Amino acid sequence: MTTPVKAVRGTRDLLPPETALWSRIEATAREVFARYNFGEIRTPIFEETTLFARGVGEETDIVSKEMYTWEDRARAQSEKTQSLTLRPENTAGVVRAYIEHKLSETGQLQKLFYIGPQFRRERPQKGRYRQFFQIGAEVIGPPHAGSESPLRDAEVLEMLASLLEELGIEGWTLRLNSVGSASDRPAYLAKLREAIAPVAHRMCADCQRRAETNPLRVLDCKVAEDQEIIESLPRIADSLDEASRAHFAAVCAALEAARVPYTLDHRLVRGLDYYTRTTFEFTHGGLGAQNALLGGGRYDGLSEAIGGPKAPGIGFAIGQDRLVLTLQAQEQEEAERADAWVAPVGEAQNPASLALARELRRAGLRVELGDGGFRVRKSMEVADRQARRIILLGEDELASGVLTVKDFSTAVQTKIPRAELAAHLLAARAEAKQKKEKQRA
RNA sequence: GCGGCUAUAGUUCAGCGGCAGAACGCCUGACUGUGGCUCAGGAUGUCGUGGGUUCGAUCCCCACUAGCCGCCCCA
Repeated sequence: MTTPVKAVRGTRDLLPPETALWSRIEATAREVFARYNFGEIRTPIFEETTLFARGVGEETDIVSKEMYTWEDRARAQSEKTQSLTLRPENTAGVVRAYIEHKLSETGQLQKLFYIGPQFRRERPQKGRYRQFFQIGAEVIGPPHAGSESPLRDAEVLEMLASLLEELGIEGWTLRLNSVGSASDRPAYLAKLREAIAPVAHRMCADCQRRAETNPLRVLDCKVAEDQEIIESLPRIADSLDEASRAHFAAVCAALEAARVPYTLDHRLVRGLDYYTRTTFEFTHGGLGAQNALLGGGRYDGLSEAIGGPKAPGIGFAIGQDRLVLTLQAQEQEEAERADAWVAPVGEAQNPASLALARELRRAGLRVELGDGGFRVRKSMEVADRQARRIILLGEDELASGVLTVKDFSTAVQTKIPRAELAAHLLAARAEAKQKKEKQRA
């Protein structure tokens, strides 16, 4: 006996009715992005390994231990093998495309969004998968197009607040910080190392390790005993140079003018090397250890790091899997029922029933088709689970052209002439939709 | 990569060193063109995989795999 093949660890199948929620999220995101004048970009799901090594950072966890990387086979003896990697995030790919297609030559700000799978080889747990889905966007361009403006940062954050609101996500928190520019960050790191050194021995084992490898991460520690020490460490905000400080203040001022609530989190440190100045996360309780719904920031040096022109930018990535989890926890998504269930009464009515179903479907209705082999009782039972109403098509109906329609919510049975049926069902659907929206508001 | 918990029917789960169980769902009938309620019947399954202990293992032990939770990190 052969053992059945299963989806690999950390990947999963998405099935109806859950997929309806995924589609709704994507549709809402597209609508919102369109209002802010973003266009869609689709980049390959694998790239040369060096793109991520140079872009995301050799020393980050993502690159050093979480990438799916392989040596691509050489087809001819003269050809060299190439190291390729499934994308662990999408910003590096977008910036690569920006450079490759010389978008900087347009002189315009590029506003691009993407929706797609990403891959990281981590231990799966709630809200974390090895293939996961991100919805993200980037604003990038030459400095003279205004790409460095703090207004871009604030606009992106304001857009995210609107998107979450439109999706119906309740209780999110925007955490905001500035991690400094390429010029003032090294100074802060030195100061931080100096401050940690004498107290490191009183901190947890992880922090002692981080003090060496990545001192910024010490700020992220959640061990209770360490909190007092961490609070006493120097803050990034005090090490920012005049330009960075003014930039951050301008972002905050614009958010306040737009009434987007935020909290400053001077300990918000993100794990990708390319971030400069503004960094942010939208978090949500109820997601367990993975409380970040989305994260992002400014990356003024990324383009140059991977061989492109100076092209400052800001972007974010939304964890679509986590959005789904949050919305599912908020509301039990009701499985969508078909508008009508066409029930042939007797197998002789099967062909005519297909014709009727086609008629209704072409009118835009969601229709399920039964089988004349079912007894009417069985058709009723099945239809009640799958559709809002049943349409009986037997000898009588076929002869008279007047169909029997039974609505399951009211148990009322009516006779409707075939010519009026589609219009009648469409009207009923519009009414139901209106009622539902009213209830929501 | 590290630690903890878990794995039995389609689903949620109980169980016990000696016949494999419940609820819900599913199928059939009572009811030949009328569902939801009811009643009567029925089918569920290599008890995650492999090994060990034992007269005998779904149960005890070991390994593996997968899931969940936490750590690390991140979306």
